[in-house]
Formats: sequence, C-alpha cells, structure tokens
Amino acid sequence: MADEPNTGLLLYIPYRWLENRVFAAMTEAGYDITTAQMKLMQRVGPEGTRLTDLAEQAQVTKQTGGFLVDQLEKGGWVERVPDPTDKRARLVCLSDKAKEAIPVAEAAVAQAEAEWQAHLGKQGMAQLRHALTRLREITDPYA
Amino acid sequence: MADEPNTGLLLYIPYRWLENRVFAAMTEAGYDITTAQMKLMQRVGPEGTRLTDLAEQAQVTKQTGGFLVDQLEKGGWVERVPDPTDKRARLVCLSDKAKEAIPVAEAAVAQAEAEWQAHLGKQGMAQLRHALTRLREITDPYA
DNA sequence: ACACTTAGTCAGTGCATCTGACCAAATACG
DNA sequence: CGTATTTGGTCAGATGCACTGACTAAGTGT
Repeated sequence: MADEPNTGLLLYIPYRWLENRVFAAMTEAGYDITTAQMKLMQRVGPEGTRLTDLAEQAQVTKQTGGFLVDQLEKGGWVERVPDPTDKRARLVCLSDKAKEAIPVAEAAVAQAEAEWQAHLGKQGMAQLRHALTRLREITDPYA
Repeated sequence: MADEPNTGLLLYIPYRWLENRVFAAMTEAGYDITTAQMKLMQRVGPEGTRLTDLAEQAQVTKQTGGFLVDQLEKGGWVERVPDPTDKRARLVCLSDKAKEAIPVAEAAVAQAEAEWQAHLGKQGMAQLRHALTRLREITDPYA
C-alpha cells in the first residue's frame, strides 16, 4: 500500500514515540496516568476549564471528556468546582498533585525534543516546528 | 500545562486530521473500514505478510493484530492463505476489493498533502518531509 | 412566559488494545 | 537422533477509550 511512506505515517511515528516516552517517564516516577488522560489534562487552564471546552479542544465528545475527567478525578489529578458564573457548569481544576507532576512530564518532553534537535540540527528542528505550526493553521480547528 | 505547544501535539494535530480525511473519503466511497484496520492493511506486502510481522510493524501485539485481521477478513479485505514454507504460519493477502480501494485512499492522502503543500510552499513541504524522515531514523524501530 | 440553546449526565455499545496461558511446527544443539 | 528452545498463532479475559442517543437543568432571547 505504500512504497514512499505518506506524510501521515511520518507524523505518526515520532508522535507515538514521544507519547510512549512521556508515558514511561510518568509511570517510572510513580504517576499512574494514561495518555488519553494526559491529553485532556494538558488543556486545563490555570483558572480551570469547563468540561465542554476541554472535550472540544481535545476533539472528543463531551461524554468521552466526562469519562476521562471522572478517571482523572478518581486519580486525584483534578477537581470539579462549581462555576460561579454559571450554575449549570463546573470548572475542571488541576490538583496540587497534577501541578507537581507537570514538571516531570515537561522534562520528559524536553529531553526527547533535545534528542531530536541533536539529530536534526538546531536549524532543522526549528524548521520542523515552524512547518508544523503553520500546518496547524489549516488542520486545527482550535489554532 | 502548555503555553508553547510541545512538538508531540504539533505532530498529532495534522496526523489526526489526515487520518480523519482518509477515513471520511473511504466511508463516502462506500468502503466500510476503520483506521486501525487501515493501519494494519497498509503493511500487507504484495506477496502477503505474516501476522507476526504485520503486528510488529504496526506496533501492536500479535493478539491485537490477529483481532484486526479477523475483522479485515470478515469485511472481505484480506484472506489468510497457508504459508508454503512454514506450516505453522499463514500469509495475510489483500483481496481484490482491497486492491480496488487502495487508489481511493491514496487519492485522499494525495489531495490532503497537496493542500498542505499549497499552504507551506513546495520547499516548506519538502523540508517537513525531510525532517520527519530523518526523525524516523531515531524513532522507528523499523526504519 | 415560552422556545431555544448550552452544560453536563446516564445508559448502552463497539472497537482496539493489553496480559497471560496455551498449542503446534520449526530449528538448534549435544 | 532426540530433546530443548524459539517462533507463529490462537483462546480467554479484561480494560480503556470512543461513540450515539436520550435526558435534566440552567441560562438566553424574543
């Protein structure tokens, strides 16, 4: 089906690799969290974020988002607090545990990116990020 | 958790977008197949491929691979034929239906990539592919 | 006030993935 | 040659994540 690998596959390979790296780092540091949970949690803002917004940004249905927030809540990563401005809504906020864990994840990402930069060269890495950022303009409904 | 989006997210966004595009094109053309099935099927070689190899290349366990091949077989995409050189093994081969469908998927990919090229410029696209190909060297156990 | 939209939940389903246990054929080695 | 190990694949069971559909409750607009 493919002699020249399509760009999708080329994107997927390093993505998956990075995801596994971060997941492994978190596990090793004793944090029990899944990639889907991380993906959602990444989107939680400093003042808290509504479930609907979270789900939309992570490109899942609000049901799926709700399910993930349930897991995150059980794991002590987030809390749901009432939104003072809207009685229907609740804000998902990061717990202290989550705030502690963030540097661990960030360090794993940083290390992986450093390895990539070492391989591609500083300029190559910058070009890659630039191209991807531009691509985001036409592929991310949330850009 | 992120002010500057990490490279993983940047990779994921266009990947997911492309996957959705291709999936939608297949669905519209009347082909009923899932992305996971496509991912596996992509790896089937012209002479057929062993389940174990498929699973390994797609980075799933052989159990998962077997499950996906079951689905593909039910959908009439592939057949399992005995491997003449090894009585334990069976080769997964593409059916005529699959061979027909490939151009549809390829056209969808080509169109999406053309849109990307229009946005990034010919040179930008070439640089992107080049960087990703180089990255594959250190992130793909199958490079 | 009444209709409509928005925030979120509940119930049910299916797909993709994993681990662990297992069998049978092929290969390696003493 | 015969046993031990590796390799190809399946079965059984469980979990995670995603979906659709139907619903409640609160806010919004005319």
